[in-house]
Amino acid sequence: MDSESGYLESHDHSNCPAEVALRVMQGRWKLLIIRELAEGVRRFSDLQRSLVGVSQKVLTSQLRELEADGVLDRTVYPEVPPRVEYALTERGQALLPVLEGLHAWGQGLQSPS
Amino acid sequence: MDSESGYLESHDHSNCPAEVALRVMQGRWKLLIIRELAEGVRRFSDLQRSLVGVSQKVLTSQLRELEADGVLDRTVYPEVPPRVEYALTERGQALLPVLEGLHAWGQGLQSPS
DNA sequence: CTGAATCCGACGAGATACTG
DNA sequence: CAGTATCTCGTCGGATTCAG
Repeated sequence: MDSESGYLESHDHSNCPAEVALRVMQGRWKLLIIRELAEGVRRFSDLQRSLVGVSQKVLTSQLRELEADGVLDRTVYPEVPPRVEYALTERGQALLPVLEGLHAWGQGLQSPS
Repeated sequence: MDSESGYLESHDHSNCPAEVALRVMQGRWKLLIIRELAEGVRRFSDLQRSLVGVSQKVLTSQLRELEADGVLDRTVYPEVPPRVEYALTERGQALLPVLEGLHAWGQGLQSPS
């Protein structure tokens, strides 16, 4: 298996894992969602309060997409009133170091004169 | 707790460096452009041949955006016929390890079952 | 409280034609 | 060869309304 320099090796256009990974995080609020969940479990209303300006529809859809991508877990407690909790999965936690890398690189973008 | 992890610390919604970094790479062809340039200098026509399906307009605009973001350099040789070469900048090279991280994480997405 | 359904505007990207 | 100029279309995010 040649899995050393994976990025440069796989010359498959539409399905490069790096592109897939990018798509997972693309979305106006996904990074913020992940950052919130990195600090612990959150309820839907918690997220909506933290992510100032997000609408329910968009928050819901981005949460569903992240769930489908295995980044977070959605737990429904059948109570009244309903309670739903979101938490990062193992895979979601594995994403955090990658985001640190992005963050570090992004900082270098602003500095120069 | 820890003040070393930059990503979790900066609670600025619209300007998180990680978001900025993501935006730089977002675009249907940008990752592929970077991958091509990672292997060496390329001319416009080289890129268009490698990135099967891209139109001139889109390729041009994505190249211009990457240039504006300091990822690549554009060198025009005033000849006839015209010749333009694109190459990664230092900053662009610094992006490669980050993409490796994305690539590695992205591979974990497909494996299940 | 959580979320579905609908309508809308903005933007990215493709197709095509034209130019120095 | 390496672009620019239009046009179109699909998708995404936002606002609002309704529902379990």
